[in-house]
Amino acid sequence: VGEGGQHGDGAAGVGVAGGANGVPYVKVMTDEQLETLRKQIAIYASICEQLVEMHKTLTAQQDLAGVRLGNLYCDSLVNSGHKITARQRWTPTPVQLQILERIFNQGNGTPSKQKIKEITSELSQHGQISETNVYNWFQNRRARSKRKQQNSAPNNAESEADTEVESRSPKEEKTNSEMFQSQQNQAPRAEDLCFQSPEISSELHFVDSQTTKVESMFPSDGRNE
Amino acid sequence: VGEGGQHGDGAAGVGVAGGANGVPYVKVMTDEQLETLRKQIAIYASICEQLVEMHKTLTAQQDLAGVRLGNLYCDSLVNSGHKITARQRWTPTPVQLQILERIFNQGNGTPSKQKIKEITSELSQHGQISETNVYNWFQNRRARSKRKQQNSAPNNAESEADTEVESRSPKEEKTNSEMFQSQQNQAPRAEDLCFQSPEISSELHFVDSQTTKVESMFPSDGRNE
DNA sequence: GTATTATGAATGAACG
DNA sequence: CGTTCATTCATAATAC
Repeated sequence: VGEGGQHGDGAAGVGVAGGANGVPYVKVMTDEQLETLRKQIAIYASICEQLVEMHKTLTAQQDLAGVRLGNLYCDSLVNSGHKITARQRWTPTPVQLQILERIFNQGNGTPSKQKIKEITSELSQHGQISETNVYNWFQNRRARSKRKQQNSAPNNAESEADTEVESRSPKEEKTNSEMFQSQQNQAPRAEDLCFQSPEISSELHFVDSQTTKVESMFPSDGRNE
Repeated sequence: VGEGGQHGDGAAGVGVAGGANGVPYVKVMTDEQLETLRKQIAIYASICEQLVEMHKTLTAQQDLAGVRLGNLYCDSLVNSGHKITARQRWTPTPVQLQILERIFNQGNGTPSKQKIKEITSELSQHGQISETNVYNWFQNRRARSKRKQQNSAPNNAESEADTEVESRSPKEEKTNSEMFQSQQNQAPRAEDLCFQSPEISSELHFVDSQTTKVESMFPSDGRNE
């Protein structure tokens, strides 16, 4: 568990996730298993999406009798599905962040795997973490620094406060804006499923009540109010 | 379909899934969350089934003038059904991914140049792809698996939570995720869901059975060969 | 509550 | 083949 997966839970701190709320939920799957499940769902979402699209195409051409897809409303049974997909990605604690920054500034040449292990061990003393987290952190950190350099160097590196303003990638001419990349729904996301069919409405209603209260059973809210 | 309600295990089914081996896996969700996930999958299966039925009904009514649902743009809409933001990086469609996974698990992982060509040809039916893409994919896939193996095999003893006391052989990373995926490629194959094959229902049923007894496919013992 | 930003994670491609 | 880079995606954090 860990590497290939993500947000390596490390099996530690079982109850820490929701502990603040007094809801230390237990773990019934490994992160890998969870991810796999998630992927399965994504595949089904994709399939459903395709089916829906084709149906719409069909119904658009001729108002076929019997089945009408016209009144599709995006209530979406999986509207709250994102809760299911809720993956608590690792968030470094301030202490961990400081240590990471320090190491990064030290000999940030190549965080070899051995180094990663050491760092992970050290950071484990300050909170939940896994080697994958450390590895990713360094990768991201490096990439970000590099990007900043490229962003300010080629054009004008002066008063231009290019915090994250996309100017121009020196190698690609069609590179889009990076700030535009924020949310671009293109992947088969379950949330995008929008359709309604009388035949399946019963099924949907069945879960509707279930999914509606999913939120309440996921104490993943960071802030308590 | 659309059931998945027989999850009587409740919170008690925490570690029992792994059998009497002694809780070989960690837990990342509560039983309620797991149940909800199961239901989500069941719903998707149900929806797919319903849609397929509807589609068959439609196609049965008339031969459909312009829309031929044989095998054409089933996957295209997922991938290209979006922006002109032509991505320079190849992104496998779900269909392609499934095929690749299947081939990878088949054992044909041997990167034969000839094999690559064949695979590329097959995948070309489901979207733009090149031999390089296939080659890279297999390389990455292999490296990734190996990395996972390296990470999970040597050190399985975690600090606080249940430790890895499974009798699993550390030689192969045939963990749950792997076996999971091998099962995956049997079920949600978008390519098969092109609304002409009655087998789809059975395919979906597969999931149903799976979801109702998720615990049986989670045991880490699985099949490591 | 919604929109935006920051950043952890995933992955195709490239480097050695 | 193994490792690293670059890009993209998803989500926690945050601003509005």
